[in-house]
Amino acid sequence: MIDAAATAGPEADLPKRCDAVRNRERVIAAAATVFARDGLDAPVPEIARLAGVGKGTVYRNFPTKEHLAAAVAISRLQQLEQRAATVLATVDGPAERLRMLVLAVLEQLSHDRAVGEAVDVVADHPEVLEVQRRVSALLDDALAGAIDAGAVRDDVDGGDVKVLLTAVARALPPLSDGGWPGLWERYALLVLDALRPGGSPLPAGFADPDEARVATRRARGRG
Amino acid sequence: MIDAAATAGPEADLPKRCDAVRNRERVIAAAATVFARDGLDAPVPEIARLAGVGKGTVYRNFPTKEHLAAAVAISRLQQLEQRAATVLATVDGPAERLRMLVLAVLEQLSHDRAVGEAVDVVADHPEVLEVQRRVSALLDDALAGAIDAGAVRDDVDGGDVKVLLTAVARALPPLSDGGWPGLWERYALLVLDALRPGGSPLPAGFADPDEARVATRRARGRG
Amino acid sequence: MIDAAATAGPEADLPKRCDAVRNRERVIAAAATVFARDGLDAPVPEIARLAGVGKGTVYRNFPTKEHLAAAVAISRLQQLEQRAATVLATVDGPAERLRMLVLAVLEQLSHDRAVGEAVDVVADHPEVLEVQRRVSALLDDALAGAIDAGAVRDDVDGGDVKVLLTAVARALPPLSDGGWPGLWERYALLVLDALRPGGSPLPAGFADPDEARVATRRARGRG
Amino acid sequence: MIDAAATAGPEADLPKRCDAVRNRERVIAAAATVFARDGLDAPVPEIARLAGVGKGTVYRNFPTKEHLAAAVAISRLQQLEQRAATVLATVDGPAERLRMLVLAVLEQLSHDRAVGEAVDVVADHPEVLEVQRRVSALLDDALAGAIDAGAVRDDVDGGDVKVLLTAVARALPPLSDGGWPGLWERYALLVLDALRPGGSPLPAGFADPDEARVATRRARGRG
DNA sequence: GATGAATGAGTATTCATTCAT
DNA sequence: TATGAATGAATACTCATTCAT
Repeated sequence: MIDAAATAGPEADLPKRCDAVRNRERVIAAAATVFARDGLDAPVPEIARLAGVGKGTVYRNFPTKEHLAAAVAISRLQQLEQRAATVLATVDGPAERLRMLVLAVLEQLSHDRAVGEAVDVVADHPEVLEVQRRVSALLDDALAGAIDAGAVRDDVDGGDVKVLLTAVARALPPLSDGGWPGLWERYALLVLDALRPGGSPLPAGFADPDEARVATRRARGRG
Repeated sequence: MIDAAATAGPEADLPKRCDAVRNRERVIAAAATVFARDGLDAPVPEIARLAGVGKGTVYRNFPTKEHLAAAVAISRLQQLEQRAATVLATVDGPAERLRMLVLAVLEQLSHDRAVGEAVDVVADHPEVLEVQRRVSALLDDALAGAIDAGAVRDDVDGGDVKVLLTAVARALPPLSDGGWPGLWERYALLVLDALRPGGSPLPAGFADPDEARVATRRARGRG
Repeated sequence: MIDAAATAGPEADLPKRCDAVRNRERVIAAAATVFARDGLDAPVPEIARLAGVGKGTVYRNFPTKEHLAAAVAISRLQQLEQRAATVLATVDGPAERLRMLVLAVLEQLSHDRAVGEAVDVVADHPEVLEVQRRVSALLDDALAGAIDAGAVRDDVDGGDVKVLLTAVARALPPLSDGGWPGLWERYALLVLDALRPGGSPLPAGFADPDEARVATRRARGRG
Repeated sequence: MIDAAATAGPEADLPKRCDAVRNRERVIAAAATVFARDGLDAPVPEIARLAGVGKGTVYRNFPTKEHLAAAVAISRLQQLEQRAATVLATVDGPAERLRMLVLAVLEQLSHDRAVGEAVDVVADHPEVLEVQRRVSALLDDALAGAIDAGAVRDDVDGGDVKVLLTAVARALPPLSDGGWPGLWERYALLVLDALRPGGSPLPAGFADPDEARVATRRARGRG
């Protein structure tokens, strides 16, 4: 369980200490890197070292490791949201919008392999939920547009796409580490091809997309 | 309740060995359960407890926890191989064979969520590699048949299917834990639909299916 | 909060491993010494070192430091009970029984300065409460006899004597550390003299002797 | 709300010093409160917060936490001295003077539970020693008067009374925390009754009252 | 062979103290 | 001068692994 207020920093009302703000960012960035590389079990001192600060500074900014994970998740999800919004604002045509969105999301996730695990652990965090919801909404919209245009089968929903994309993102090596760019595109396109109209009749999935997250977490013994 | 071992069988003159073998199996089964439930970080004593043996017995049979993970991986992969072979021996028609194989594999993996993680950690183990290769071969065969029959696009290979199936398997809740059977089928069918002919042109994937595994492991800092 | 069952040892049903039992005793003895010398804040490794065992052995026997404190408290209170019982079984005459009991208790407490603090911290522990109650009962009996015989004022109760004795025990240096034996006797006698008949009229104390303990703990922010 | 400091007073040309002095007093007051409530282990930031200043200000005024404890001890002992002096200046009759003094001291200590612990830790501090000596002198005088008047046994000294009073003060809940006023009076009167003439012959105590303090500290490993 | 007791390295977290702003 | 950010030593507790019984 996480106290949401803590993610705003220790003294949210003071704009001073601009180097402190920089340290906070540095810690989040370092944590994102280390979590992506070694998983959430990575020791805090390793993160502190990479951030170039002392262990104490990490704990000043994030009362527990879980809070740090939440901050990482939020940071990356916000960037994902921004990127997705940019795509949607830029690209025309329902099918193409979905296509570019899926490619962008998967490429982004290839750099942010920490997000999946981090989100799992801190999924109760209200701010995490909120930004997840916003990202999901963008995806839902793009998908609905493509379905209405007849470019995508009408028996799938945003939750399906989310499951497929996050599943693939977790299973493949990250672009940032000598990954093979074409690889991500390949699987993004395969996911899109799965959505083509005329597929097999599907048994019911999750009624509510959030159900997937909840069920998965419970199954992992973290609920 | 009768203890079957007490009735003299063909190995009656090797009672020690008989116990030992049973213990080994028990430990593997317990480890599979615990790993699936709590992940590979689950403490060894928990496994020993579930197996009904002492910690020492676990370490007698498996010098390290990693060896135990390897044994679990091998055991589950063998069962997967057997199941896949049965499907292939039973079902007729190239498209139907692939379809039933994918459904069977995904259903099996839904019970063996430990396998993915365990295989990652012990992928260097020669016996693990060997049985992986045999399972892959079965999948490759079925896929090749379907491609030849024109039921599946010809720009995918067994590695792609493996990536998609293991990705989905890791992302969904297990059937063994109140999971939703239709859910697994749903995503198995979506994967199959991705393989339909006529999809987008794909950028190159891994030349060698094993490359995927190696790259993924390296990226995770375990290579 | 403490789980009472844990104080019985990890596997209370197995009488074997007699050296393990010895280790357990050693740890309790070392903890009593270190707690008495450095307070309950003494680090666990220090206790382990004095006991000649590893840190892990301490934690095997006592899941938390608090459990260890409880074990120490119980151990010393049991010895106190035994000693008090011996005095009562040996000495004749109501006044003399009380006198010898007070002297014995205070001398015992002079060796067990850990008890006071430890009891405070683990006072919720049922076994601690039980043995405290038994010791209190012995004191109550001796006091009642002395009051009936007219040797002690009738407006005091066992709780008063307990408060005075533990207060003095905490305030003076221990006999076991170059303490001055006469010192303890001096204050024991002063306490007894406070109990002489004919003193000042007293305002009400605690109705229930246990109230003193509860109020004191609450005041210390531990309740 | 008007800031009193802003209105020019006699020290109007030393506004900085004025603030500093006020901060110093605030910190001492906050420390006294926090130490009394949570013990000397209370974190410095908590004290700073209650004082409404930054941690840095605490450390500017008191180089270490121990110095702060000394300042608290001195402050409270000074108040104790003042109060004792007032009693002695007000009350007539040797027995009554001692009686009122003991009651006043114990009541005062009930509010200042930090003093006992703090004095232990900083007893080497010359100013602490000095004010302790002054308080002791007041007590010695009152006691000597009562002894001379035959109201108190002649085999006790001020050190005995000090030991008994501080022992009781540490053992009982503070008046300031919903404590029971009668309780303190009860034990003050019991201590006074212990001093009645005609008690048991006492073995030697400490020759010098300070010996008690030194021996106690040594025994606690702080000397 | 089987057991579980012992060990100690590893990790999260707290807090006194220093120092840049 | 006042502030609070940064630091790192210290401590409780976990768990893989070894070894006496």
